[in-house]
Amino acid sequence: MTDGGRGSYHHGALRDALLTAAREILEEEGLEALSWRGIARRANVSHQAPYNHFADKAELLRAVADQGFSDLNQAMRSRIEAAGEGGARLRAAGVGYVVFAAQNPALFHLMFSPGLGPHPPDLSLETDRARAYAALLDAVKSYGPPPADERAARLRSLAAWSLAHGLAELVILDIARHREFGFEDLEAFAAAAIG
Amino acid sequence: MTDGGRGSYHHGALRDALLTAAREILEEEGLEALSWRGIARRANVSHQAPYNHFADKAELLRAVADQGFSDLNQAMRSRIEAAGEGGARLRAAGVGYVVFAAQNPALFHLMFSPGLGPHPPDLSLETDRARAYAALLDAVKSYGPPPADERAARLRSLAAWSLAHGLAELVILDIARHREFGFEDLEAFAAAAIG
DNA sequence: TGTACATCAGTGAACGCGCGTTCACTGATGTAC
DNA sequence: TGTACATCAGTGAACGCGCGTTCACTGATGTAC
Repeated sequence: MTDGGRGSYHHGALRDALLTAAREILEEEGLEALSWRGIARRANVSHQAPYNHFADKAELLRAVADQGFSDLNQAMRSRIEAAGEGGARLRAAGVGYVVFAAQNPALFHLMFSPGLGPHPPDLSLETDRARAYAALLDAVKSYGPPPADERAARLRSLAAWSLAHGLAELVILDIARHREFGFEDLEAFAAAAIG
Repeated sequence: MTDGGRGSYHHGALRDALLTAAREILEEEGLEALSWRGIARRANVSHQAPYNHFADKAELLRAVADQGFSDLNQAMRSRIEAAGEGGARLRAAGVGYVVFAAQNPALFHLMFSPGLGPHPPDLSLETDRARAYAALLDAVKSYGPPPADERAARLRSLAAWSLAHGLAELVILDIARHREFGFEDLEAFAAAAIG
């Protein structure tokens, strides 16, 4: 590890810098504008340099998506912990999901792009996804009457995920506008819609 | 209007042929592969010809999305009519939404692409969207206890839309797999998850 | 403590490709007289 | 019924662009002796 690369030939932390650059581009210009060359350009590096860290574009994008799932998971977990018991936990998980999506719309779309990884999904990507899903699932467990059987429990979790995911999409697309529903902020709106 | 264009210099129905070609490409190769030149190629026409019918790529894609919303609306309406009363109508609307998405995944993604039209959305596009939304809304009205007020009613509709939309996305992405839940077909699965 | 050398992490030029769009043009069609 | 002519709906060549990737190369770093 070097001094961090200030002026040195070797960057020292190019991998992280590339991921950061990618997320900046996503935030500022959207998913369509996210190109290999553009990422390298923003990281102040030749467009060949990233090949020392990623085999190809798909691998780079997968790493960005991974980071996104990790962040989404964290956003939900922290909200769930801050919530009380029962239904509040489930609502907190859903609100965390929706707020994360609203704050990172292009990243969210990248995370759920078809064909990012191989289908059925690559295991490492699946793992991060699974963690985020597990956060929702945990919250569902502590809510409502005990389900009749295993399948009913899984269906209820899926419905909860679907509701959060759909609301997230509709918010990102500016179809669901919280002000039009008389809500000052997105959080209260999401909580009301989910509740 | 000509004979339909068989061999003639003038195609006669190029606009429709382009929309059809676009939907074929969406179905076979996905949204990413949908290009102006590719559409013209598939319609057996020079890549300049479409300019007689569409000002630019965005306008063409908007027309394809329009058609999609019209079809989605129709798919939901016919299912709602075939359903009985009360909750069955709402479930039918949701199932129609999810099945349409599963059968037209790339078209569905195009329809809900950010930046397809201007944001806030173009009015003609909004109209078709609004019609599809209205189908869901009608079904929601006939279900459950009467809402406390106007806002509660709108929130309930939004929740229904979110649930259907989210499930549609998770099905398209192959995250929600009906066989893994022990369902033979997608319809019963969607009905169970929504119900 | 020096030095030889393998490895790591960059550079810069070049590749072929498909894209959306523009231009100048032409054959087919419909209409006014 | 013919004909002149505007308009419509195509063709084909060319534009500049950014893309992902490959190639040959080089400066910096770490390590064995």
